[in-house]
Amino acid sequence: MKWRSTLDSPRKRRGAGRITLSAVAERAGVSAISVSRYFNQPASLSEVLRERIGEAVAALGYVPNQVAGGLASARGRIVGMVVPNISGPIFADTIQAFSDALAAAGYQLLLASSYFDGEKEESAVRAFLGWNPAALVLTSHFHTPACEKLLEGADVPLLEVWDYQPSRRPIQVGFSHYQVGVDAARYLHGKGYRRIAFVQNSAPGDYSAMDRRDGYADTLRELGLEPWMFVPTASAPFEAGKQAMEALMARAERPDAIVFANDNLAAGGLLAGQRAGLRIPGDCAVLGFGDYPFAPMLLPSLTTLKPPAREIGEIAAQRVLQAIGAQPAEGGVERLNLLQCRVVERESC
Amino acid sequence: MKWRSTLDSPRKRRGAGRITLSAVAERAGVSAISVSRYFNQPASLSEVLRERIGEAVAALGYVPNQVAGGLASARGRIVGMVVPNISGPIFADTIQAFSDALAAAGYQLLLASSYFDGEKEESAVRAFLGWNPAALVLTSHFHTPACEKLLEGADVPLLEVWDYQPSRRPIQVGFSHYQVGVDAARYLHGKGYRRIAFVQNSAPGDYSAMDRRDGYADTLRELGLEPWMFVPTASAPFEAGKQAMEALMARAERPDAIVFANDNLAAGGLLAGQRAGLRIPGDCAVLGFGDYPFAPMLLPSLTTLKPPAREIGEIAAQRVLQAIGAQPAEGGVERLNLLQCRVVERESC
DNA sequence: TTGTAGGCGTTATCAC
DNA sequence: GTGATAACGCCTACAA
Repeated sequence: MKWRSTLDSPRKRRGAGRITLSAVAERAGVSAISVSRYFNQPASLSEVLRERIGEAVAALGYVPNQVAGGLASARGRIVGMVVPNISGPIFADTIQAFSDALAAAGYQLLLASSYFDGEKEESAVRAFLGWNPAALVLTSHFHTPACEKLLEGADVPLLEVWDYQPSRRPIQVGFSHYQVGVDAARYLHGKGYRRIAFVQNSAPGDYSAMDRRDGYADTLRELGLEPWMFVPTASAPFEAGKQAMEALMARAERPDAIVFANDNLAAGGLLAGQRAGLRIPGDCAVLGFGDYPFAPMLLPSLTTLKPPAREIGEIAAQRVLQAIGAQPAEGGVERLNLLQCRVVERESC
Repeated sequence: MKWRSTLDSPRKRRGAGRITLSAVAERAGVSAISVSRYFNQPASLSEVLRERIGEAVAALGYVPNQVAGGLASARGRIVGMVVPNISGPIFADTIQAFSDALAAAGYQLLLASSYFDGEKEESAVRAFLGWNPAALVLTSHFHTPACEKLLEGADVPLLEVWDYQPSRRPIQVGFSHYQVGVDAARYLHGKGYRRIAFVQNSAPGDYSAMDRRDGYADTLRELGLEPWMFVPTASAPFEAGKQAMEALMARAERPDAIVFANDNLAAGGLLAGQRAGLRIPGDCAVLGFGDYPFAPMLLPSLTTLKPPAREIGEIAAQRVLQAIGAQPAEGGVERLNLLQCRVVERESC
């Protein structure tokens, strides 16, 4: 039995005992700063040194300490992102694309969810700021006053994505939900439908869905038609969709097309229609929003408006990298990035 | 016009000019270490100091610098996690639950995706290690040799989730895919089905799906039945599922039940069956795996085996917190955590 | 192209 | 209970 605890390597309480820059430098017979340059500006080193250092790094299995580096340089290679949720179908593609683009540039993603709760967002932002992030990305423009103050004082590049409020200061990457409502109404009108209903989201706090509704309503009036709103009471979206479809089709005057605030509602509606023996789109057309993964698998498959989720993530990453100078940006960083949703035509319309 | 750039606050190039611990200390009339204790061991401070410091913190809007703290204490409040992908339906719930539990304990999640690629995983692990993470979580047990070496040398608590290899060193949180295959076969057999086919995943590298297949095959033989495998060639899972259903039902001897390697395949199969006018489950029952969000929305709704995704995330977070001492663990940290999938009965079986 | 000196903001250690 | 001092590991600034 070895007396590890007392004899060999007293194991300093601090500094985890990991291999340091100096250890590599010593082994390579160079100064510490040269090893630093090996990682940060390899071009400024002679071939000879680069090779010697490379060997030492490999032999020792050295991994640069980003924490120490971040402290010394006052800028870390971390980007924080707050989304309402990770597991839903909405933001997942954006997170994925964003994360991949960052990783490719050597930056890491710090992720947190807010569940549409300002307090949660604020505490995530506070936690992120402690890590000296290179940039912060938020998914709404509504923040608590304390959060706004934090962000203002932080001097960190800030993006707001999945939303588009050109009047706000931060870089915007998103689309207009109002325009989505307009597009939905025009699309159905163009297809010949005239009694077009809109089923709202029963979940509270979904302000974006209300923007879509407003776009729908205004456009219908413009077209000389009467907007027709239905607000389900069921809280589960799938149930709410069923409820809406049943209620609307039970009326004397039925709609000939229904816009649902999102695909979950639409799926519920579709299924209720199916079970009731309705022909869709013959008796009533159905249009969703989101292009959730199940949309093509429904019967009939769901026509829906697809938000540019992946694109948002990609462009956001680009803007972040430009804002921190990790990527060139001729003419400065584009502050307003308005993207478009597009109709994915399937069978339900 | 003010001469900001030249006169006031020359703005040091380093140290981002943020409010520091000492600034708070000065304002509160105490030493820096007391402010540090205010955040880390508030119990060791007198009521008076705590109040004074609290005021100063609020007034200055001070946010502790985790980077500096991490360097000084050699342990950061960050946990790294590598998943094959973020946007798929599989890991999202795990990430969500894991992230939430960590955040509640004051830890942050650093996330990266590997796309089932060992090299990508390795580079993510290397990047994470640079941040001195409190723990690392990986979603498979297959790592590159270099990655294994990194992990070994790192002295960081390591978990492997969504997989269960009791013989391996790291903490395991997952379930047995083989057992899933067994359960699927037994479930269908118990329902009276006797000609049970299994449709494999056409995507390469999905070793877990092969484990499920083996469990199915062994169990069928045990029951005195002949295993019956089908391997689609189409690469898109939805198409592959269609292809499998069409091919199997075109045979003289049809299966009376089909196990699909996952819900995407099953959805494709279901839809192909529908369009062909098949009664499901009358003519052929369908069983999936994954309980993807669309499973209840299909027609007929899909009976499937639901993996404990959320539970994996929760337990993983618990084990992480226990391993780093942020949460008590009587009798040490449970190294083996074997969870169960369960059948979600719907209409397709 | 390479090296030296000093500090980034915090916490561990030890003394009072 | 409170404070002074010395790291933590690296990078900026400047010099050679």
